[in-house]
Amino acid sequence: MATIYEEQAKVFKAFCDDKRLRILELLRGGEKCACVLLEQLDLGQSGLSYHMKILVESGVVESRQEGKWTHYKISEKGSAYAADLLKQLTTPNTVTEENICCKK
Amino acid sequence: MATIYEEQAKVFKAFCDDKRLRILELLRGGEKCACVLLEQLDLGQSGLSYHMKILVESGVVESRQEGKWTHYKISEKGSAYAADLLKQLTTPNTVTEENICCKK
DNA sequence: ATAACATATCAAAAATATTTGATACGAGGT
DNA sequence: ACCTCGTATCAAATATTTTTGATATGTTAT
Repeated sequence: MATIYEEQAKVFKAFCDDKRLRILELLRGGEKCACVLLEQLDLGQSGLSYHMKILVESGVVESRQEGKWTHYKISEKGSAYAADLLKQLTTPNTVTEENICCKK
Repeated sequence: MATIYEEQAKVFKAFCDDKRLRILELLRGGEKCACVLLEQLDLGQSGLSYHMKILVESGVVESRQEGKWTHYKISEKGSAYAADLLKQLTTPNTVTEENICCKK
């Protein structure tokens, strides 16, 4: 069972690796099939598949099967969710009160 | 030398680990000193220090020394930067044109 | 100056993530 | 049915990250 923290961390796995950021950059140019990504990246076929799986599992990328080809694109919904989550995670939580510590 | 992708990935390292998300949650309640974090978390002293370093290097958290204590808080500026960056990384890049591939 | 304390750093061990090559699976064409 | 192609999955090798315990550094109190 995954904690809520592990679930949330999964979303940001998409962004914490340079190879995946490079893939996202390519996808910013529009939907791409795996074969196109493969020729633009310094990655083997199974390596690409590995990273694409992480991206899809983060929700930030969605995939679409078309015959034997798999097409990937950035998910608007998933990206919006990631953006919201990031904001949430860094916004002061007014419910928890400030606690003082370490008096001199 | 770090690539631009590695630089950007560093920002999101803050969010892709469950321990660090837990720390951020505590910091949402306001600035905290390391000793307070230590008693709330399932981490040893050097382990906490390790994670705090990654958080500070991401820019999302800032630290302040006060005598022998170190206080940490979420950086508004750093958080805003991370949010902007995330948005950028997932927004269609209109300059790059769509490329067709894999005709049946 | 010495002692006590908070935190940072280091190095080794352990855990996890990534890469690589081989193989499996599903779709289309013959 | 059989072959080929694109992609996914698996297992082993490798690399990176995280944890842990020991030690170093800097600050305060005596």
